[in-house]
Amino acid sequence: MSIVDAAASVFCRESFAGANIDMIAAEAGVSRQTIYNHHGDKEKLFVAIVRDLTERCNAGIFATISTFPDQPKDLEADLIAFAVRMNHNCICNRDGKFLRKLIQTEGGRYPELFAEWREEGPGRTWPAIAARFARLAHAGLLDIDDPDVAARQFMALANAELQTTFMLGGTPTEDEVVQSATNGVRTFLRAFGKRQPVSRASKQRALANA
Amino acid sequence: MSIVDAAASVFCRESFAGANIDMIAAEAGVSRQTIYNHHGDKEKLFVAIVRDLTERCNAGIFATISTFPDQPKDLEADLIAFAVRMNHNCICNRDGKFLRKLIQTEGGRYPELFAEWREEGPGRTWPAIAARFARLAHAGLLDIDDPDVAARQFMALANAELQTTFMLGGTPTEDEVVQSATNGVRTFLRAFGKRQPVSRASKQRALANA
DNA sequence: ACAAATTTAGACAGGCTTGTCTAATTCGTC
DNA sequence: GACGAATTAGACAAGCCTGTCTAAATTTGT
Repeated sequence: MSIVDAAASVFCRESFAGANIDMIAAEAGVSRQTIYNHHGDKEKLFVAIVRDLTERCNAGIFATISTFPDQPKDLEADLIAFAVRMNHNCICNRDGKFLRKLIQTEGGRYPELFAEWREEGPGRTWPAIAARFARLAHAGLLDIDDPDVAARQFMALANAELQTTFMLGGTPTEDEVVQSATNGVRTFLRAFGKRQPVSRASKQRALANA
Repeated sequence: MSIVDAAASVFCRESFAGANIDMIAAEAGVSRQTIYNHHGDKEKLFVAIVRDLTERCNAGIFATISTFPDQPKDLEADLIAFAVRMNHNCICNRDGKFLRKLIQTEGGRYPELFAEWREEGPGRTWPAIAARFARLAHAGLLDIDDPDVAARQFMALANAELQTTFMLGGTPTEDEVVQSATNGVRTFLRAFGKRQPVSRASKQRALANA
């Protein structure tokens, strides 16, 4: 394991103050001195790790956004699959878990570093997701007023049932991810799905049933 | 400030490993020895704080749940107000912020302690909220299949726009809380609101417009 | 006002961590 | 095989923190 990977792992497990260089060296399989040679000191190492994780996570998020179903065959199934991909590639994978933990744990201690993350990360990914939903709405497949709001609500719904697990730093099972995404997307479509344009025939039926 | 309050504040700001007893003593306005007299050692102090926060947060959550609009006059407005109260009294207040931070930061180090929290906290509060939504559904005001899912989605939607702020440990402004709750509840009601029982007259109008 | 209990400041040993240094070893490359 | 660069183990000083101890000061109850 590389120094950066080992450091990410140890900083996440022990927090910045609780981590020590010897643990990282042992986990990376190098000597303590090598770490000082490469990264200067503990704080510089920490910053390097956050930058590295931010970059890799962003790459993963954009890659996954590019698989958004712009021409869905089955809107519900395609959005569920997209939500599950987001989970796997961006939230539950190693980098995602580590970056989230570091932000939560050390966010207060490095305001400018994490402000940078906020701009490069959420500041660029949310609009990208919103743009995809806006496109679906424009194509007449969804009924959305504010695509930014819809994007945030989509992700919130898709992960609604995983919150407690995330809080404790756990990883949900595949089943839990799919379940949460399915329930979330169904609710999302109940709210934003286009009512099927009502045919004359179905209107006749509705009247007859009244 | 009491020892427990000061300790909660310092442990949250510095993490368990980064906190030291002198900081806590200074912030509490007592001598270091007094802390050792009362709480034994650093770890016992930490456990005492988590127990204390868990208890107080649970009390706050149940108190707020008891203000759930069982007989709403204006369903949308009443649910928005409820969501805002949840935010104020349980999530954004001092205890809520502190407990959340400690769970996220130290959850991995005290599995049994936080398992206890999970049972007493989410394990009891989610069903309580779900029961309220089930009651609204039973009264014919909402169209809900699974009240447990609906309860989690309700809270997820109400806080959908505050996630990034929470991640970094920040506190959203009053406006942001109301905005997120409003958007969240509107979406929730688009998904689960009862379509108004269609009167004969409005059916006539619908047919005429076709 | 007095006695008991609590709190305080400060010193202290022991342990751990950071970051540096050195001398020996290994590695990559020619 | 030989040479320069990188890596290693280990020792090391300096600093910090925990948890204990003591003797003085303060508070409390009566």
